Amino acid sequence: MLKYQEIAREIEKKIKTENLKQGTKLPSVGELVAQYKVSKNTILRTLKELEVKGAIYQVQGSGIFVRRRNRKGYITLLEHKGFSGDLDYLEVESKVINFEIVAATEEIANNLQCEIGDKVYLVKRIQSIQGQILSVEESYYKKRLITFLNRSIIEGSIFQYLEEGLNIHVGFSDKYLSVHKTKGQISKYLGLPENSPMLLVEEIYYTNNGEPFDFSKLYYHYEHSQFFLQS
Amino acid sequence: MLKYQEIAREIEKKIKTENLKQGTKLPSVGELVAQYKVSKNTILRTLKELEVKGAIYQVQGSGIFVRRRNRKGYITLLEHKGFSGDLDYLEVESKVINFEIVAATEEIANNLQCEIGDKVYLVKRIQSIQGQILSVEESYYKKRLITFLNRSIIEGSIFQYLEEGLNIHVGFSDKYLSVHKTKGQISKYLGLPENSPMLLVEEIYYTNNGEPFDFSKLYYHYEHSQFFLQS
DNA sequence: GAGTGGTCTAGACCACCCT
DNA sequence: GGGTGGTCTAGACCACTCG
Repeated sequence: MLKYQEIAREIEKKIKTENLKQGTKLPSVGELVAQYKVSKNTILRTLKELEVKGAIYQVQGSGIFVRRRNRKGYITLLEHKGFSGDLDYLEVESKVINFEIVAATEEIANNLQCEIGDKVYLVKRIQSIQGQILSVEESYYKKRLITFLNRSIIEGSIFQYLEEGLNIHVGFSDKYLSVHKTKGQISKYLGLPENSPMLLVEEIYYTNNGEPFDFSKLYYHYEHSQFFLQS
Repeated sequence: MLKYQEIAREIEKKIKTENLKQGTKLPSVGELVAQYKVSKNTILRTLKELEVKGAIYQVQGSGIFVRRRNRKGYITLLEHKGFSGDLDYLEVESKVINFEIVAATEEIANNLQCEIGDKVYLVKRIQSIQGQILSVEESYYKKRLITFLNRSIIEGSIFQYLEEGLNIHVGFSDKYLSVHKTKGQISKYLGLPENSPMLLVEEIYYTNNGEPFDFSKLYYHYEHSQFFLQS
């Protein structure tokens, strides 16, 4: 574990376990340097990390302070694949409703930067939380990169499998949000009448060397989902 | 202007003016060090900046590459106050429909961390783009911090006025997104039938020393708005 | 003016990719 | 093995805040 990550983890943990309030002053840079016996730059790196994550904010000439989100039950946008770790306490359940290999349509090919007709895994899942339907997820994985998938993998965490099983690391992602009226099958899956409001999130995930491997469309139930974003 | 910002600006400009494609390789760290005559750390700082912004991605042992957004017409979440600079070419127009000083309700007091009854500026505006209504904006500014506002200011860029006129600097922000059905006045303003889909974005802006000064509710027209998010 | 965060340097060493 | 990005250090100096 890298020093700056390790220290970041410890500070975050401290904020959490001691349940520090927004605006609480944390030890100064100098104190952290002494405490962890590292150079000042390493501490500043750590703090930058935590700042971007939204855990703290720094005020020049004054100090370092705790930043806390003040609403519960919101899904954090800007984290891997929506869920894990966000709605902490709440368990998100996935039910697979479709799993097959299909040929890429034009839309898929555009988003995955591949040729029309290339093989992709199609995975459709319904995500729910405490029995409430949260979203319908329609994911396409580029078969050339994701060489193997099976039902037991997609019933769990696909991304964990990619990291640990296939040694594919997520580099970055693009997300496109738009609001629509529900139509046809999606209405049924979400358990909503036709023409209900719905948030569509289209996500593209790239490996750490910049190749897209996952294009997903997430249809969110408007009454059971709300989202959060920092900075 | 700080070196690392200056260099970041130049690299961004280069990507834009030369219209470099996604995946184009940029000069290596060593080359940049030589070119700008700064230390390696400064270059790495610059690149971190650009990476977070979504302009580039770095691959260890391989190089630095251009990252481009591949869809047009999306509003970038995660930038100051939604608009300026996003829908570049397109001019966003603001029409003020309400401007007064009111007492903070419980909702406002909670979000602005002040007392119920404290004075706040209320500004309601309709944002449109090429004649199409984009959103209705309902903003509350803490009067204790924003000591003065007038119509000509709020018809332009409020945030620019805060920076330049009042020397108030935006530190960070929280955004909460949820989807609803339009009701009453909002429907009328948006020019939509009752119970149309609508995205509500609640934003809280904090000064650089951590005090909230602006709580805004933005009601977006679902057919005229879509959003974008990176990393 | 003391304390505290922010920028910048020069250089050592490590980790990873590619050929 | 050469090239390239990533981490870390130690120290100089600057900019801001607050009492």
